[in-house]
Amino acid sequence: MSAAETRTARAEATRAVIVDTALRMFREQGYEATTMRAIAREAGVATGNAYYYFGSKEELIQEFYTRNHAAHLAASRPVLDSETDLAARLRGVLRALVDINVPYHGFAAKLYSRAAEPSSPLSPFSPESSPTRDAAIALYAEVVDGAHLRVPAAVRERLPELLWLYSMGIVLFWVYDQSPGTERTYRLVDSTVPLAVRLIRLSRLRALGAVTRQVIAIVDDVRG
Amino acid sequence: MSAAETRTARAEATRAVIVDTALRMFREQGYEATTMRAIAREAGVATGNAYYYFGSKEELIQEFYTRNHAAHLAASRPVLDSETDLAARLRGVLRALVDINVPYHGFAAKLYSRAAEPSSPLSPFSPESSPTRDAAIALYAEVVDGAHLRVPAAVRERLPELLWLYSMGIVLFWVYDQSPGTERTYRLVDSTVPLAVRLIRLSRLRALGAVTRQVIAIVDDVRG
DNA sequence: AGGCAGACTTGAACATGTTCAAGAAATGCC
DNA sequence: GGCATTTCTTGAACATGTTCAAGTCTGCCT
Repeated sequence: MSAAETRTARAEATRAVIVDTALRMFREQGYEATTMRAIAREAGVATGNAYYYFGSKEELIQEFYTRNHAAHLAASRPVLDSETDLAARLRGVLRALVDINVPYHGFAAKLYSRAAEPSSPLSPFSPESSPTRDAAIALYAEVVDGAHLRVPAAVRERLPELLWLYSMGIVLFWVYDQSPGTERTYRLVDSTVPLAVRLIRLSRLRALGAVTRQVIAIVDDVRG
Repeated sequence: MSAAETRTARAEATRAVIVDTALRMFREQGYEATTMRAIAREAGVATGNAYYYFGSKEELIQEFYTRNHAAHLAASRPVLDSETDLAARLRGVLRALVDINVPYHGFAAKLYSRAAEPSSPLSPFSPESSPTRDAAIALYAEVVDGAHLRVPAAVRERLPELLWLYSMGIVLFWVYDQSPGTERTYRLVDSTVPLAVRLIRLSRLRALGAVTRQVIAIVDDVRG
């Protein structure tokens, strides 16, 4: 129904205005300094109305994650479409991840620290984050699939998830990185990617079969 | 002055009562469910009085860390005094770390997630945490020093800090570990310690000198 | 048209972390 | 002992996240 659609569209617009306002204010003034009252006021709605669309202030962050991942995906496209070397692909995707986050450094830190709580829906391991997480892992699957790489199937299978975990480590470092332009994080990416790729390639060696199997066993145990 | 001491002692006692009450209530009911008003009431002081001793609710957590480290130190003593094998020492100290934390699993998660925020004084990298951090690193220095281990000086120097970082990773995993008795974390310790020690020992090999130097360069860059 | 159901909106009310001006208690000094 | 200073102690007041009962609007049905 066009009428129903109009109606829904209106509400959808209100929702969008609230998100836009909130994320802009978070970026400009920080997470804590931005009150729900201020968000509602600037968005032109009543305080309580924001709670009709978002169960809590934290839920607004989930929205940030979603947009963030979309931006990461877009920023990764060029390198994924042009490079075939694993190191180059991985490096490009990780640098893209930092790139799109840089404008949010400082306030992103607060957001991500909220995500550190295991019981929080914002946790990257929570069921609520499952779609975003799966999408992110799929991105690293593409990193691997588009590269020329000869490794045991057991390794290849687990690689996307491992690389995603690796990217989480980079983000964790980035959160703490106070260097100008977070250049240290960029250097960390540049210096660890070759090591990681070398390590992955080593899994081909017969002599290291025992170690490889051991590592895989640990990974599987950890995944539960 | 006995009078002055009495006075100070009284205040010190009040402070202690507040901490004890707070930590007990945190353990019994969780961090969020425990209000400052409730803590003050049970401790027998006015709400505002708690703020005379602790600038914020979070500051009470710092106290938890301090006690926690003391407990870790005590729990590590036996293995440090009896074992000389690096793997055994490291394993013992890491298991001790999990041991003493286990009773607090669930509420410790909230505490540690607060610590994830870089600007927070609770962050393990913050100036405020410096004493606790240094003490913890000193513990891992003892782990290394008491073991028979032949590795390059450059590696040995950086080992305590690296092992501390490793222990932080274990704690991070533990926080997310929902297995009964957090047995998965114990398994992670048992399975990764031999790998870590093997890796450390590999640094002796001439053939890996280039890699070792590269890793050390990264570590130094990261430390800033 | 009248009115009904559901989707949306509102602003006051509530709980909790935190601050603060005022007061009480203890200490030091004569 | 009496006064000035410092060290606590108090409870009300404030800001903010969140809830909720009540109201408004929209589209649909008869």
